[in-house]
Amino acid sequence: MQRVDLDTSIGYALKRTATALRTAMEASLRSLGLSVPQYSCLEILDARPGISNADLARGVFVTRQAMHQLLGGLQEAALVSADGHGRVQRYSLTPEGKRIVKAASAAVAVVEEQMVSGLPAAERQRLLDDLERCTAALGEGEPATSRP
Amino acid sequence: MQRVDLDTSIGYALKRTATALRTAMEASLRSLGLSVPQYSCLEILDARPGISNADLARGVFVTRQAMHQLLGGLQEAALVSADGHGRVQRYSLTPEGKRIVKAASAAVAVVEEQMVSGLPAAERQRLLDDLERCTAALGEGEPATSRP
DNA sequence: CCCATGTCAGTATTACTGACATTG
DNA sequence: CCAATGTCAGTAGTACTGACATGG
Repeated sequence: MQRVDLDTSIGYALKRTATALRTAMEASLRSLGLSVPQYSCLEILDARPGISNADLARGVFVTRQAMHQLLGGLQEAALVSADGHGRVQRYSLTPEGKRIVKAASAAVAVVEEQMVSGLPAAERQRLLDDLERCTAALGEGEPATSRP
Repeated sequence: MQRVDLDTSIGYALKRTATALRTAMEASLRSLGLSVPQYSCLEILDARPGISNADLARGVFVTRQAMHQLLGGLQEAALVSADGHGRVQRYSLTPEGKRIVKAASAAVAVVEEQMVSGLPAAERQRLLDDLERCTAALGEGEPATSRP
């Protein structure tokens, strides 16, 4: 029976890298008053304005409820505005939200660049591809978006 | 000013992969009654018996306090035993703990294998190396282990 | 004396499950 | 009617900061 060896486990390496990245991002975003989940939400909102809460939740792999709460905070901070079309609320960035996300995105880009600074361009592309294949192989890690 | 592009961001890919892995691990470990943090703790304890709480905490990048709490739960479950040498407590797996970690490790190995199933062996090694270089480039993402 | 450690307490953030009304 | 959505509530799990005594 095969088992995990800490020194050669891609899973462990993945966890360490993701943790280090998250820590670095937290430090970088703190001055902008954003948490990592908030930043992620803003970034997606910037890329896909008018997206619904449910779609947003799926994009970040959390429940509608969790995203709902996150959006509440961002609306209080006036970074996000809602626009109800029928039952579905469509969310977008406010002008202030756009300013913040631009600054945050730049800050995060610096961190990401630092992270991959030891890898040549071709290697970066391969890493990206590999990660996506890994994600796909795990079969759409959707976290039960409240489906009974 | 450079900023993040969701489609080519290694950071986002990393997060998605790590999330998918964690979700798959949670599902796999649930039947053994272990959470992912608990499993991680047991795995390290198995590899380095007699390790102290503080060293354990550093190994998983959490605070001493968080690890202390985690160990408390594992001791209650009788998977871990403490052995005080002077002031420092040294932790090891109980026989039951060894049984559980072996089963958990095998279960996690299956998940990891599924994750990298699309990658040839050479590519896996390269991915591992790349991840470690990324971690190193972020400069030891230590989360302020209570250092004032 | 200093630094690291173990430990007790309190708190915050995040995300989950349950439940229910509503819309298309 | 059914599936998806938004939303209100409650809860859990994890980790953090603060504080303090102790040991080497």
